[in-house]
Amino acid sequence: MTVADDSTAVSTAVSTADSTADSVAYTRRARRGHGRATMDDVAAAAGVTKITVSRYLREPGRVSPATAERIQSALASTGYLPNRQAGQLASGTSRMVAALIPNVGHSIFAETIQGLTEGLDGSGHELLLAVTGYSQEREESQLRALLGWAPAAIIVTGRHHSDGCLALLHQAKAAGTPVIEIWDYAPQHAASQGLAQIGFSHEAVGRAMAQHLLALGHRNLAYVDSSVAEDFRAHERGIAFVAECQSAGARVVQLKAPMGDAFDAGRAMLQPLLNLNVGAAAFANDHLASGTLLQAREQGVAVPGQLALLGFGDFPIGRQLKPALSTVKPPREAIGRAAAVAALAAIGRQDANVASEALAWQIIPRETGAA
Amino acid sequence: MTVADDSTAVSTAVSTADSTADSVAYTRRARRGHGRATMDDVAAAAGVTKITVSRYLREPGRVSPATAERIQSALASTGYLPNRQAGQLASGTSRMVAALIPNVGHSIFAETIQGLTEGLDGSGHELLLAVTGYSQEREESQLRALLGWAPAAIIVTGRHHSDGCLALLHQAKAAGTPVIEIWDYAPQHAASQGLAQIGFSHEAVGRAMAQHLLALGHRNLAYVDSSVAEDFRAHERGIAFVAECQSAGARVVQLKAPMGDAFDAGRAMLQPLLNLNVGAAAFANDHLASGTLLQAREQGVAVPGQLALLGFGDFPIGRQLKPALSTVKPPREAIGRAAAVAALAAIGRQDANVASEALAWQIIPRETGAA
DNA sequence: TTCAATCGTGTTAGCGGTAACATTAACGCC
DNA sequence: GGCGTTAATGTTACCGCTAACACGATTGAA
Repeated sequence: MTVADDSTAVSTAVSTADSTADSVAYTRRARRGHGRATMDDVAAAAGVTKITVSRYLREPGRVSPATAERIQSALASTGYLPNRQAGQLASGTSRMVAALIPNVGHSIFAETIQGLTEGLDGSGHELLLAVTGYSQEREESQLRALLGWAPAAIIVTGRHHSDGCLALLHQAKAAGTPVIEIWDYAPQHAASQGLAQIGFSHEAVGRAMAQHLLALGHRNLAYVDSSVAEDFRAHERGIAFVAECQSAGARVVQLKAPMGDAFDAGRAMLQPLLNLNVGAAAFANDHLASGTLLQAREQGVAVPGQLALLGFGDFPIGRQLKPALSTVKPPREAIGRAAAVAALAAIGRQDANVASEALAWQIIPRETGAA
Repeated sequence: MTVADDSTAVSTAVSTADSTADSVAYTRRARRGHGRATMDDVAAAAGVTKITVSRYLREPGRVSPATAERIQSALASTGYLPNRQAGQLASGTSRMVAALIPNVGHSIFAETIQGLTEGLDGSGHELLLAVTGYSQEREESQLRALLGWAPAAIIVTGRHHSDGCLALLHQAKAAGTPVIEIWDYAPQHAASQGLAQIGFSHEAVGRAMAQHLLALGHRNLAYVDSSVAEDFRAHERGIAFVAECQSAGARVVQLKAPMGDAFDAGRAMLQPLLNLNVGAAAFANDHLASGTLLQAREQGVAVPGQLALLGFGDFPIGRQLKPALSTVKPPREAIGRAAAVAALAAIGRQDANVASEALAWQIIPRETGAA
């Protein structure tokens, strides 16, 4: 079904003054540019030159009150909208923050984006968003494209990037653009390469998850990893989980969930876990854990009696299930907000250095963990 | 830890000739701009002028193979990244698509964003995202900010906007920028004002939801609306739902869920529904419906025997619950993808007309609807 | 052979702003 | 009254790129 939309053109008040006298002599070429009012139009309407308008817009206090008033009304009557490209080209600074996120369909990052937009709100900076689809290859090409906009700051997810991507990031940083890695915190780690990080240590979380289950008395443990190959953070939690279990002398296995819908993948993991005699399982995320929990209930497997579960992410659903899912609550939105704040603070400072920040997460023991 | 990146500055082959004689006379001012390689640097390295480089980048076929090769290697050796602001300022066209979305934390729109980014992928266009927080006021100010970037296309959510916002949208459209309203489809409706729409009719969905429940034999119906004041689409479905029930001679009430977590809000609605003797309830979204469903199970209320439920959104959780939630599946991601495709098709065409598209939704009868 | 068409590349003049410096008038101070 | 300051605004020269036009060298048809 196709409907042609009628064009209700709102003829936007042609700039009242001049625009005829000398433009007649203009022969060389056809007019370029869009039809919108420019700063020159505003200036003409206010009886000043454009630099004064430019000053008024950036630092209103720098022009005399009388001029300010005339510019003000000229702005209104012309419906002027500043051209950011021109301004940024001239000043060499952009008011755009580029963010590279693995996935937005997933609520975990959606809230981070929400935090980012809220943190940027009112700062005059816009968010330029690219979704990498958990692919380093795409990340690099997207980053390259975003850099063409000369963003004022760059926010990437995690500390694992392709070599080319890292080179670009360091180049940007060296050129004075703040670069922030979010959702991770491992400043000492080689992979971080000296970029600022705002997030938390997934290794610490993985260990804490193990400790939590161990403290509850479990001795037959498992980590159910995500099937997303480039979800490095989930893998890292798994590695730490396994290491911690082993160093505590407990039995531990690592499994990988199948691809596809996370709930279904979680459901599919129940049988393998039972077959392996696992008594307590930690998961890469709450959706996987919820799937296993739902399947367990339907098969009459006692949770946590026969199988204890610990998720990650604190997704809303976890609280609603019976028994309620024990999980880890990461600072989803706080990461976005903190990154925005840190980026804004660093923008404009001559050094592009941003301080790394470790944000707090917490284990939320609900009902599926108790031994 | 800071790793200084080796400045592979590829001392950009100082244009072999001159560049000394008169550049010495240059005294006037300090150098501006960032340190990055410009098109002139590439051109110098390739032994051509920058316009040839510009042509090569945009239409590689237009330069001779020999030149192409030299430019190619000059690009590589200089690490050139085009400056989009400059390019767009010069050409008057931007390669940025602006999207205004109510909320990204909510999976419903997150998938639309995913669709948008995927649809834009490879087109050379970037996504400029703003989140309105379901506020018309914010929408207008965000739109104003985004327009400063002279986006190549504008995508807004829904057909309800403030007057100022509508004026800006029409102004943009008149200036040749495609404008698309997504998640809605009511081209005849006054509020749409002749802008292209890509979505579906919420009125039709509301009616269909009522018909579905009526066909199952329910006569005591309710619509549980969202507490988000500016979720016009949920309200519209509710109005149509109520109207359809009334015209069928059934009893129907409209309720509004409390604010806060949607699951909890849904849980809180169970008692009011029971008190009102409602036999079948339709909800603004699946999270609300899931909340009611979970609460019903915990209180021993038979679903659908005593209370039938019909959600909206087809969120993953609905399939997992027992009984599985009947719902309406909207084209969440398809909307984003179709909007991207339509925008790209319209960009560059002289007329900014985009054809409206009605995308398919469907009722997914699962277990909570049966009478 | 000749002239138009085409190809490949260069020259010029901007796009719409801002930085740096210049200018003018009003002011303060000895 | 002369002179340095400051305030308010203007002038010039760009930012890095592309549109429009120019121009020489081929090419091809007449």
